[in-house]
Amino acid sequence: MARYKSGIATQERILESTRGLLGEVGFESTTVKAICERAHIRAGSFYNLFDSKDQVILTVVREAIQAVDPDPEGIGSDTVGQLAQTYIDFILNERQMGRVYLQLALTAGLTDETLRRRMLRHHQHRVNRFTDALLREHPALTADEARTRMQLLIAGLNGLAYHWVLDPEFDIRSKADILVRERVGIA
Amino acid sequence: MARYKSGIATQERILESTRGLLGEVGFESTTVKAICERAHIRAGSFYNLFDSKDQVILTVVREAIQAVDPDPEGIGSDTVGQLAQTYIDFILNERQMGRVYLQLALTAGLTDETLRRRMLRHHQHRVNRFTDALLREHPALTADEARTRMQLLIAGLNGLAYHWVLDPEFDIRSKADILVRERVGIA
DNA sequence: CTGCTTCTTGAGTATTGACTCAATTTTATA
DNA sequence: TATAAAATTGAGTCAATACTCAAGAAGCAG
Repeated sequence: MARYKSGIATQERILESTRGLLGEVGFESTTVKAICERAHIRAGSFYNLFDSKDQVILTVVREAIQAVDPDPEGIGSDTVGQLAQTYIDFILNERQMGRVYLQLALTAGLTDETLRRRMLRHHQHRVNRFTDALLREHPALTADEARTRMQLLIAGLNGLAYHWVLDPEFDIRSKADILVRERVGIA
Repeated sequence: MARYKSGIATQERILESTRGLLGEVGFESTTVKAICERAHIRAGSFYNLFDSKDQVILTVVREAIQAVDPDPEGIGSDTVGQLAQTYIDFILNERQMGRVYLQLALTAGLTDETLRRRMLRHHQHRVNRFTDALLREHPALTADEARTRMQLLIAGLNGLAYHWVLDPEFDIRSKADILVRERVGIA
């Protein structure tokens, strides 16, 4: 769509605006007008580069999901601790995107069944990666036992992230470390 | 405001509509028009009974928070297991309200600082109740240790609820039991 | 520098949102 | 059953929404 330099730059400014707005004011208040004002462009430019508001939002949403699950094709040499660390880093460092990610299952999924399925697939894939990692560290575990443990770990991490969104003072990192140690056994 | 029987009935139908919509389609799509259609009334009746859309939504939101923390003045004779059970029952039996509750911290809190503070207070209160219950069961624990455990338990429960919203097949109850047993010690 | 593409703008449209109000009907009660 | 309060309606207002389009400005290859 964008071919000239300025077009590409504008596209990026629009995405950056959208990321910021979704994280700061939520889906409901992320309007085309707000996106354009933040990006210092008029609505016409927006629609020269994107087909619709939903398209931009979906682009950002995809980014958020990917950020939680980088290298989905990776052979998987990570440890459970590293996977958990990556998630907590994402939540702490990219707060806006973290909020978008957490909101997804609860809100976006309500009106858009496709998005709900995408989130569900992502979640199951995530459980699988954690489970594979745990089995690499503890080959003696049964697959079921490992899976249950990782479901509980991921639920715990999501719950901690949820808590942290409410209360930025909350020390999510040390709590996450406790969870990992419990679920993996002291490494 | 409402005095006659029919007014009270209408008020309840509006609240019921709002509860349903918030749970099924989320905050964004819960419009006055949708509420009125579902309640089989015109907008004028709505505004005869409520001052604004926000007022109804806030009413339902308060209900959702209260449902998770019934009897806030209670002397506190519950066990940790009972408190956890109450939450899981709420999530499973009142699915719509459960969704509203989970959405609150992530979405409503973004644009309304008052609501965010209310949720935060509620959350801290909840941690306190769980902690008190645990200390009653295990007086030997330090307050800090008990508190950390209960923060992790509540994070876990919220995470499980979050997972269940995505995937209704997920067996949240048995997983919650595991968490309680771990955090309390086998009762 | 020419000519074609892309970008940007500004002034729109159509729709939907929350909310209002005068007029009418319904309800409870004295 | 007369009456005042309350409930309901339907036809509105006004602002904000997503989105469009013709025309001019800017970018770039030959």
